[in-house]
Amino acid sequence: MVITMKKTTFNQNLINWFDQYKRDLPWRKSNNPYTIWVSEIMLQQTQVTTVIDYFNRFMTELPTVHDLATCPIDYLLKLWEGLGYYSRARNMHKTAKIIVNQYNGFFPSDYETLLTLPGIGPYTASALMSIVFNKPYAAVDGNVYRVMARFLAIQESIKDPAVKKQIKSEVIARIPKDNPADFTEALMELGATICLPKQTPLCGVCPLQEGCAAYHQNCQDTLPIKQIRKAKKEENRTVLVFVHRGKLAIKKRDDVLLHQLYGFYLSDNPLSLETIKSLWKAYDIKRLTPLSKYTHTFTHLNWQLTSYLIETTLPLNDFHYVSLSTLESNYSLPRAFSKLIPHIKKALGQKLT
DNA sequence: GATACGTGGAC
DNA sequence: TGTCCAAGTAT
Repeated sequence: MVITMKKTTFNQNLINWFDQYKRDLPWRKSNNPYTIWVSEIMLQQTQVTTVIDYFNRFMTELPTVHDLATCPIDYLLKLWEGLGYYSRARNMHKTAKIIVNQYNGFFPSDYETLLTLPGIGPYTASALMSIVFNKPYAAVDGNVYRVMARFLAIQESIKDPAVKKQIKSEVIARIPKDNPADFTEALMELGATICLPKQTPLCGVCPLQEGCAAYHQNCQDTLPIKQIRKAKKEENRTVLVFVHRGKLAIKKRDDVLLHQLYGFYLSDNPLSLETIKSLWKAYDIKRLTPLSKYTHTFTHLNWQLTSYLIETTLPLNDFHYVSLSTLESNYSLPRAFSKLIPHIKKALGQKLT
């Protein structure tokens, strides 16, 4: 038996469900391009629950594209601290400047121009076209790949370019001309709240159940098909927190990874205690305290970190010395380093300025 | 077309 | 605890 659901039934059921059950999210109070753009960038590869507080703070501090374009990059990265994928923030800064300087502060309303902006790819350009400008563009994100792979019972990997193309065209074929905006949000909302990844999807309350091929074949738990991930690269490194007159030595990172964020001294290879003592002998090490061994996991690699606190008589040349409170309030410190702060407080106690 | 790019939630 | 996952983009 072949299961079919009319395309008009698909989008009517979907949008009716969305009208009734959509979550009350802060960016849904507005439909201006800046608000939607900020939310879309923050939501890339990031869960809604994580984004909400960042989004609210961001919109309070930088309410317009002009505020973003003119804010210092360090301040922007501080607002982004802990969200990850920091190139998103750096690209937003570039795009805000382009919009203010080249487009009179107005977002372009055509897909091709949106695509030229830093940090805006096919998904985000389509999301803006449909959600903001109500045009029939298919914003295909991870949710949509999963929903459509199940609805159509696609047994090939969703990483396959041919499958991606198929899903996109199946979505386009279902966009209602009168309401692309709600359709786009509804399809993603269904993936986020009903057609769940990993856990068994909530087929009993799904508005698309009667037309869902995976449901009728009872293969919803095995779809979508994904390929196995490669093992992460392992890196052993040493973190040294240099202290001088109660202040901590930090440096703005030049590396691509965690670029332009601040960090403590980080070696490329593990350092022995003997090596440490000899390399920084000239600064007169008064005290060397083991802080902790810890792991920091990125998407593509693992850092196995060994950390020490080093109090010196003389300050290191290449570093910027700040108090812990200044560090926490004014500098963007990624989690790989901020995990150490409780250990630093414990080791230094009253010596902190 | 693979790979790099962060982090925290959930099971 | 380890593993997968989350509204992707750039190169």
